[in-house]
Amino acid sequence: MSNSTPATIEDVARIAEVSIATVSRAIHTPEKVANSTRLKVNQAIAITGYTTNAMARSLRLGRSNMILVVAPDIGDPNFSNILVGLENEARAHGYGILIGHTQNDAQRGLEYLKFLNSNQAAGLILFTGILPFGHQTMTARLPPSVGVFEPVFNGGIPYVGVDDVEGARKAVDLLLAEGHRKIAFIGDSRTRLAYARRREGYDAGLDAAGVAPDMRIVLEGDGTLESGRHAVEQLFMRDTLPTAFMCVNDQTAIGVMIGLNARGYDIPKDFSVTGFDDVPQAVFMSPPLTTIRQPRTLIGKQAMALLLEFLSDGQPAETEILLRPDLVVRNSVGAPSRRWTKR
Amino acid sequence: MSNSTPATIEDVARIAEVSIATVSRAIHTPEKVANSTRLKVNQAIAITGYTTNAMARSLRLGRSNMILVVAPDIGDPNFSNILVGLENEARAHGYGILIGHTQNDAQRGLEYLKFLNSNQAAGLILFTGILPFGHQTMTARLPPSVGVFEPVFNGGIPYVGVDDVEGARKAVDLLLAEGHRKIAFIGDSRTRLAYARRREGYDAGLDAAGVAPDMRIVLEGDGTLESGRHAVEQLFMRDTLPTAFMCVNDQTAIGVMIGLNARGYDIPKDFSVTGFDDVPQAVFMSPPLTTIRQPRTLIGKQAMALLLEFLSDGQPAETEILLRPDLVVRNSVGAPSRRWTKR
DNA sequence: ACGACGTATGTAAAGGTTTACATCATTGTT
DNA sequence: AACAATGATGTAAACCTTTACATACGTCGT
Repeated sequence: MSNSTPATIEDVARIAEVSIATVSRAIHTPEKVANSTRLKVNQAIAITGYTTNAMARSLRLGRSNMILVVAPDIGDPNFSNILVGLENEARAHGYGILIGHTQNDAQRGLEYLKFLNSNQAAGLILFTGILPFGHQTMTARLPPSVGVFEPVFNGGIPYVGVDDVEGARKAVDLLLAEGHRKIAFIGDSRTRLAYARRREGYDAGLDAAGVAPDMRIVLEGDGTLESGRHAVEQLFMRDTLPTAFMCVNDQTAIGVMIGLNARGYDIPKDFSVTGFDDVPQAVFMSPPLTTIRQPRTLIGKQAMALLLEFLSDGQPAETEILLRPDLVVRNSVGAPSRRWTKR
Repeated sequence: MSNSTPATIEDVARIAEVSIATVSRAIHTPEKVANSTRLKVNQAIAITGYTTNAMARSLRLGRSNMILVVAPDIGDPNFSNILVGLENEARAHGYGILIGHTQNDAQRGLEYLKFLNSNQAAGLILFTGILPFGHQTMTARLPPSVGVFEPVFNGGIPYVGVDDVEGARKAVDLLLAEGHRKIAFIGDSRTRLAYARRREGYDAGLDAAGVAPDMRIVLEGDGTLESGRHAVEQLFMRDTLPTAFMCVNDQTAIGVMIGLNARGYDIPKDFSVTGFDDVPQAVFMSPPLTTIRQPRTLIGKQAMALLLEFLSDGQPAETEILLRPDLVVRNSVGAPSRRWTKR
């Protein structure tokens, strides 16, 4: 029973007194085998503790039961929750997930490409807007893939994410409703396409409210905490102060809050701040950050479901799945301070 | 070149005008093949874009190049940083990592056991103190395994983590040095063995300072934010107030801070608080939490290194690797408040 | 009573690799 | 000059499955 070498299909066949073909059928297409033999086979399986050797199976079938998940940074707080959704869905369908992080290094990406080429992964989930495999990517050979968060640049790859422009719109609308008119946007148009879309939402909201955009208060960052802090400094130095900071993501918003605190200002009395993502830290800020929530676990689940469909049908069922982002109101937004509006 | 089916070793052999055996040798044991032929083979590989089919290789070799990492919760903030260390080290040695989370559900654990039995993973990294495979675990058949954070209950499995008693000792010593004598311990003796060790450090520190332990202020929690909050309520209700709260982990400490804030107290003026782990949120608390840092990425790296050695040598090089935990002083600790010490 | 058909099972090939063993050529030793 | 030893390469088996095809048997219709 607890043999040194694991039982093979042949051991089962011998004990059940049938051929190995019958054993295989009893497992995968039970309706094709007589009840009596199926019973014998099942008993033999129980006795031997047989599990099919996934390697042999994948070799024969020409496809594995692994999905490769590639993200730029595993440590990203956004990442882990998505992963939960991905993993649950995969496991429920008998797939395992293989993870890799590129740290935006094409060399690294290339190493993961090997997993694909060597048939170890049947599908690919991408967290980056651009294919992480450098120039020599032979897109033709990529297995069924699904992007998460944002469209994948190289085209043809379906993706599931949140409706970024709608989310941004919700944030800007809240700010407008509170009476803000000078709303800074601390953005990042380079790193992620999703961020560009948030900018669209900002523009659209301002436009709909009839507020003229002021380019002096839309700043370019890189989505990091540090860039939020830096943006605050710039604004103070140039003396073009907004009454509210709409940030492209929570990291940036946290940076802004830290910068504002460092200068002795109170949020939301002196300035309002909004984020995007609802990272776990958002609720622990003081004041707790008002932001836009991404249904992360759900995104993961849907992305994996889409990929698995793709895998079995050979065709993606959808080319884009956009989930609804929710506004989560906490305490970082208030009415504009008189201090700045009176000019 | 960008053929529909990937190139096999046979394609390479044909182009290089050698046998497949020679190709295989040229790749894995280049010293056994003549320089001239090695060159031909390498050219052929370049032409075809050949990559070894990992399935076939694993099948033949009877072992895969995947390491299964099982954690109770992938979403745990502690987890992702460890993962970075694990992944880097694995990749550097040509291994991939396969992840699973059990959510403390034995049924789930069992599903991952299948990966092991079906030869898909050559080794196992465990984040839990108990084997997550329920009762029917045939320990005999487990592949080389390494625990992370704390010893694995079932014995025989080496582990790498932080010296928990030393870490706790650093926290309690800081508190004692500040003048605290009534130091509460909000613990958790059930979930993780590591937590029990932190308690040991607390006891030892008190003992070394000649402070008599007071069982009325050591409380049992479960390591969650909620349990920290609850502990505060209990202490206030029983009217057995400490001057400082030493918490078994940061989550608990955050709960304590929230509870104290809710009652209108100031940290560290009225009460001091310490945590353990240095989760990413710790620095964003107000005041920033004084805590004990775990070198997470390093732990991951070392754990994977240990496992890979184990894999190649057949024997674990060490049975336990304990890393040094660092005290990180921020602003949640001060001198004991007169308010409580004067009785 | 015989052929046609359906059902249950077995046989054997294929999937891509690694490696023990066999073969062959070349060099060195006596 | 004959032979041993060394080095390079080829042949073929093995790893474990899945499945197309072949076979055997029983049943049904006429």
